[in-house]
Amino acid sequence: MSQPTTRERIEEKADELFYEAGFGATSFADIADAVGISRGNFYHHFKSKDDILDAVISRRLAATRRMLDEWEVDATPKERILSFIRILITNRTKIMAFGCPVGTLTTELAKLEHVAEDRAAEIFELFREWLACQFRALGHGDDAEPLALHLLGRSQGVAVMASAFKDEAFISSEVAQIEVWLDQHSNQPQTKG
Amino acid sequence: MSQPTTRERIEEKADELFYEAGFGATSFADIADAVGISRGNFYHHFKSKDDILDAVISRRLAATRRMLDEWEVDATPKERILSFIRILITNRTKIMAFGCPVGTLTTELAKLEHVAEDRAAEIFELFREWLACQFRALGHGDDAEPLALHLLGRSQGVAVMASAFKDEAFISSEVAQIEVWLDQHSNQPQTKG
DNA sequence: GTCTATAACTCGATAGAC
DNA sequence: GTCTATCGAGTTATAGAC
Repeated sequence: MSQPTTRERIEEKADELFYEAGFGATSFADIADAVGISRGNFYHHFKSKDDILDAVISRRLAATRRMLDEWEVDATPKERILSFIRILITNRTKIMAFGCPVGTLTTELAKLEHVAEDRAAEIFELFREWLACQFRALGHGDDAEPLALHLLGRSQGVAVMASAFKDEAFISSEVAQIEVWLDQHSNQPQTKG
Repeated sequence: MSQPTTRERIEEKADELFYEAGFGATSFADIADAVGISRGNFYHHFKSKDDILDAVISRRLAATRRMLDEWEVDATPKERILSFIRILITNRTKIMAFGCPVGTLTTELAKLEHVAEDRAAEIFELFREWLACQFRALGHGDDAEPLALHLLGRSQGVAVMASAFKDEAFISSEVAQIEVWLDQHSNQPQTKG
C-alpha cells in the first residue's frame, strides 16, 4: 500500500465522483480538481474518459470480490447473507444521497447505450453468484439462483426509495423485513411454496 | 385533442428522450430533431432546458393522476393494487431497456442536485398516497402507508434488476410473488406479524 | 403578431501538441 | 504541466413566413 500512485488517486476520485454526480455529469476537470493535478496530466494515465470508466469498474469489481471474500470468514451462510443485507444500514447516508453505486451506474450506462454496461452489470453478477452459493449452502437447489436475484432486487428497491424520500426509517424497516424473509428461507429450506 | 400543438409535441418528445437517454444526456438538438423543428425555435415555447424538465414532470404528474383515476373504476381495492403491480408486465419491454421512468429520473436528479428533484419525487408520492388509500380500504390502518411504500420499493427493485439483466422471466416471477404478498395482506388485514 | 428558421455567441467539454 | 484546438452544449439575436 504505502503511497498511492497518481493513477490510483485518479481512479479513487473518479470512482467517488461517478457515484455521487454520475458518469455523464462528471468532467475531467472535476476529477483533476479533486485529485489536485492538471488536466493534461490525465493522458499519461488514461486515454479517454471511457478508459477511466473501465478502470473504475475494474476497481469496483475488485473491491466487491475483496468484500465477499471477507464475509466468507463469517461462520454460517446465513450470517454471510446478513452481511450483504446490512450494507443498506452501513451505507445508509450515502444511499439516501446517491442511491446504490451499482444500480445507478448500470441504469445510467443502459440509457447511454454505453459499451461498458455489461461490465458494470458484472458487479451485480458477482453478488448474485455469491448469494446463490450461500443459499445452496443453506440447502436450496434450483431456487438458490432465484432467491439470490430476489434478494438483490429487494435491496435495490430499498436503495431507490430511500434515495427518493431520504427516509432512514424506511431502510431500517425494510432491512428488518428482509431479515424475516431470510429466516423463513434458512429454517425450512425443503418446503415448497 | 385534434392536433397537438408544437409545445405539446416538444413535451412529448422530451418526455420520451429524458426517459430513454436520461435528462443530462438529452440535448436540445436531440429534441429538435425528434420534433422536427429548429433549435432556436425552442425559446418561443420554453425559457430553458430546466423549463422543459419542469413541463415534462408536470406532464408525468398529470398522466399519473389520470391513470390512477382510471384504475378507480376497478371494482375492488385489491384489483386496483393489482393494476399497479401489473405495470411491470405491461411496460416490461421499456423497463428492461430503460428502467422505471420515475425511479431513474429521481435518481439522476438527486445526483445532479437539481432543484426539480423534489417535483420528480412527487410522482412517487402520488403513487404512495393512492396505494395507502387502497390499503386502508382493505382494512389497514397505521400500516397502510408502510405497505404502500414497501410495494413501491418492491416494484422499483424489479425494474432495476430487470434492466440490469434484461430478464423478462424475473419480472414474471417477481410479479407473481408480489401478488401472493398482496393476497396475504388482503385476506387477513387484522392479524399482526 | 405569432410562429419558425438561420446564424452567431459563450462556455465548457474532451482531446492532444508542445 | 501548460497551452491550445476542436467540438457540441445551451442560449440569444435577428430575420423571414404564415
